[in-house]
Amino acid sequence: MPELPEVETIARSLRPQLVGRTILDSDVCWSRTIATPSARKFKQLIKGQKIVTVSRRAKFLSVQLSNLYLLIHLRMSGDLYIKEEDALLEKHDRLILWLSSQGKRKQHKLIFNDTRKFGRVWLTADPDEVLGNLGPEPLSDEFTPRWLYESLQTRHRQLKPLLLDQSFLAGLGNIYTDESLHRARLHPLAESDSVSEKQAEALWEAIRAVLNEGIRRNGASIDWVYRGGEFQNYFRVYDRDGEPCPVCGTTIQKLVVGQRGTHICPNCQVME
DNA sequence: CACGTCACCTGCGTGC
DNA sequence: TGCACGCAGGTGACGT
Repeated sequence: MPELPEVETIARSLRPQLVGRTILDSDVCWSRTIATPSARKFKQLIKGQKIVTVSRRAKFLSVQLSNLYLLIHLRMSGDLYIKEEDALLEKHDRLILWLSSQGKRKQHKLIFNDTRKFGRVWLTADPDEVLGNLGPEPLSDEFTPRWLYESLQTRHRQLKPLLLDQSFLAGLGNIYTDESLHRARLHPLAESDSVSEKQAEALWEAIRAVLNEGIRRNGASIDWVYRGGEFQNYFRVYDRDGEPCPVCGTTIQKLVVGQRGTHICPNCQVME
């Protein structure tokens, strides 16, 4: 479910509730959720760690602890929320972190719920071991029109799979890639080194605008997974095949690119 | 290096 | 109603 704006939304909502708390204990309900170390070691290491900061890198939630980092990737169906300590265990809860109480507030727990079990959690002293191969953050100053143009030129790849490649650019997923390409009027199958400087600039602008709008609307919520975001009501192409393009009225088409459902306006997004 | 395919999982909508 | 099938916001390991 989560791409950059969804993870950013989660990071922002969890931060004030987590920073300053101590992790008293943990329950690993599905052991493969813990990517590293072993579930046993994880339980042992995380106990007593204090939460220092909560941030996001690409689609990872990064929780800085006393002397370790807790990294969480929600993959397709993961979600994180805080409940009171006596809340009942839900069907797809995979990991529970018991939190110290703060002032008069009741004791709480952080729950990692993940229907499809693709999500993973890492506990490591060196976050670069997990995050080291990621490309730039699209909302950072590192990501410039110039960088994008030059990086597109030095590869020969189809635009959509390239934008989904987290080592190229970190944070876009299927929704925001389709929305960005439509906004930039670029075809998902266009070759990266065929993109002009002007088109690269349009793509840069589109990526930033689409991600910022996603964050402003608290992400997108679709299917049975609901997190309260609104961006799903503003998709221009994603999941809108058969409906009119908001720009020109042409019927949106769905195709498959690199095994991923891909939505385009065949009038706005033409291959040169 | 770039691309295709499969694997990892569960649940939902569709059509027969 | 039951059931098979296709599909889903992601990524990694393969093989060509």
